[in-house]
Amino acid sequence: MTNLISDLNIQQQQAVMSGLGPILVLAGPGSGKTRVLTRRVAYLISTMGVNPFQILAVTFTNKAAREMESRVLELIKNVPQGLSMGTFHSICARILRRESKYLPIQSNFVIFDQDDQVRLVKKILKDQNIDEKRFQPNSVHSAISKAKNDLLLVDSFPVNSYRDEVIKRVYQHYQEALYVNNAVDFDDLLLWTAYLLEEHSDIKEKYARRYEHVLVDEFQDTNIAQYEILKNITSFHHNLFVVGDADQSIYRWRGADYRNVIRFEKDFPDTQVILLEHNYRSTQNILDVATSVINKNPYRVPKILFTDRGQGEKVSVYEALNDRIEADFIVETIVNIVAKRKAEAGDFAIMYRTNAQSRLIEEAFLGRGLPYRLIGAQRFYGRREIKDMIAFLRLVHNPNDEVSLSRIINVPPRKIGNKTMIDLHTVAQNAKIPMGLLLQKIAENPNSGFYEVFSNRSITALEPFGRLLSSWISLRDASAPLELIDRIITDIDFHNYIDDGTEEGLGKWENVMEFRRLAAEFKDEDLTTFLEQIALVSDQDTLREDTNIPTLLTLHAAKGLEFPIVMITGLNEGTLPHNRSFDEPEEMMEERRLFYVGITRAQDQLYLIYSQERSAYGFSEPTEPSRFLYDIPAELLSNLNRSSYHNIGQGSSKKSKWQSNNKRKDLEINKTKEQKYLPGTMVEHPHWGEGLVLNSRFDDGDEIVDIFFKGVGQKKVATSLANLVITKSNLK
DNA sequence: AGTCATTCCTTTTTT
DNA sequence: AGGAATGACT
Repeated sequence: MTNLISDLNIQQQQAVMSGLGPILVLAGPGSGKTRVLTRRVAYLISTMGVNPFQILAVTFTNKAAREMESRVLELIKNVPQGLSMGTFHSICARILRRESKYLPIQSNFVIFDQDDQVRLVKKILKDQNIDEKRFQPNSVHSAISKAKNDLLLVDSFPVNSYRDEVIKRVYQHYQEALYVNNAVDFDDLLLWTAYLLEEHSDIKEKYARRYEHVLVDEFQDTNIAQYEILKNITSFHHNLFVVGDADQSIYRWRGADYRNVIRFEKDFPDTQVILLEHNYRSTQNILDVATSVINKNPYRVPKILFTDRGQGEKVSVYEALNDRIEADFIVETIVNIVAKRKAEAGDFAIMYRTNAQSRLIEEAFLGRGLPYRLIGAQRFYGRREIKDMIAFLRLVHNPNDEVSLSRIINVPPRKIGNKTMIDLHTVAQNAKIPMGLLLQKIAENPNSGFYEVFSNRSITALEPFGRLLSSWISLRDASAPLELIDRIITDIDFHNYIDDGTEEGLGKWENVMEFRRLAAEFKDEDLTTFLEQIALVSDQDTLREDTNIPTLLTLHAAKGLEFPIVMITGLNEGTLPHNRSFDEPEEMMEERRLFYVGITRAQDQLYLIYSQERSAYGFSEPTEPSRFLYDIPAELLSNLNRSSYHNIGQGSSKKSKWQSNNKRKDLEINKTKEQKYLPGTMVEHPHWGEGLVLNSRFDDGDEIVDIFFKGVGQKKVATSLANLVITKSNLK
């Protein structure tokens, strides 16, 4: 037993060995929370004698689940069987397949990804003659998704405006379409599971009794549906062990609510709270930078991050002329450091706010002929040729799936156009059978009088495809996914169709081959498992650590990871923070947390990079450095523009913005005594009423304050102009 | 039905 | 700038 805890600190040990009941571990970045979770599972099995079958561990990615499982195996000699591990979505999918008889869908349902979901919304908008300009498919879909994450079914969807009314109508049709296609979307996985547990006491009892211990990682990013599932699934044993950090909550837009962390203590009054603050990842300088950034967020429980790794190097700041030079600087810097053998290529991670930013960086790498690794499974599976392959498989797996059917019925072109599709749809509807089945019937007996509505031309086009589909379906249950894929590729001569001899065509074919390689790993699994896994892959799941090359990833994808050297790029107003967060304080707070997550990924060195100009939509425009940079004390930073990097860009002679900002910063530090409106101060404004000071700085001798007014939002106020009255001072 | 040109839209973030 | 969607033409 000692080997399970002997290398842990007191708080970690306390967490691992804590008793029964609800336990909330508030874990700062790099504080070893994954370790604690793993040890806790091992401890429960080996010391407390808990049957692995009765343990459920929810992780944020499937990769994390696999890793945790294999570490538990290492820790315990006798191999534990029956552990339930995975993401909320994959665990729910498993439950739903098992309990499908209670649902309006069958157990071989397909899981629609984002793309399919929006596509379906779009189709419904068209069918319903709703103006796509006023009701953009994306925003309608996200409204539906949001409702689902809040556990609102169609009937309870609140209507306060005409817009709501329209969305409700689309929601209704959308949901019906899912049933017809025997499909669920991501949100349904959670929604249906929550519903089953809530409405069917026997199911709730079954799972609540089974899962004696439930452990949850990244608890700050759970949404209402997930929280309800947890409450019900632990309702028998009450052993809920959650780990999270409200400062690292970055999925608000997906319905996640970091306030679940606070709610937890309220809902479970006997909760034991354990705080992990000791950081084992970063140098103190990096932690101090992180703290200075996150401290500007209001309404949070302050944490003190400390390490015994020493002060470390200062955090580097670089101002590039534009985003292209930014990318060059990144690659150049990596090349130099690797050449000096101070680090290996694989030590570097480059992080950015939006996927679009990766392009220039990729080009910089390619220009030098250097390899890199791009994280982003969505992007791979989103490629047209891959989506087509998946659509073929889905159709074979579930012939009811009309979304997939209409996607590929004419791929490659086989003379089935709009007209034929409409006919097919009408006949299928009249016969009350799915189009997939109708196709097979046509193949069986093309001359049946039943099909006379079709023109000869249609029938001759449809019949061969129906035969193909039938032959694939007969292959389905007996063979591995790879065999089916190869058969489809051959039957439709996909290679010839995809690879048209151009470079682009070759690239596409290589993607197909990559997909094939991926499928080869599922040789012992059935098609259902394969399709489910690729529907629920997270970006991180594709991360392979076996090659020693730099990693490119979004800040969101960086969650939970760590790298010796981290470069955060695009630290400009409008990019980070993203301009869509400007008029919503909650969003702005999340941008800050996102930056915080990025900073705290770094172990040894951190680079903060921004540009004077950035290009968007093809045009280059001047941009300001990110407001977050102003929150970092100058003494923690080292400015690279002043020293050895004059050769990059021509900005050396010019006074950099950053230098002037630093001066401003110094000014602010010197004038601290005169600063009247410290963050946390409550003030009264003649027009907007009472507000909370978020931050304050000096500009040209005037104190500029960001204030959050209740019911009004965040406002920037110059104190010399506004008549502010301090109602509650924050001075100690 | 398929091909080509033009327009239009995009950029948050992802299970 | 680049890719997708629409529309005219063959």
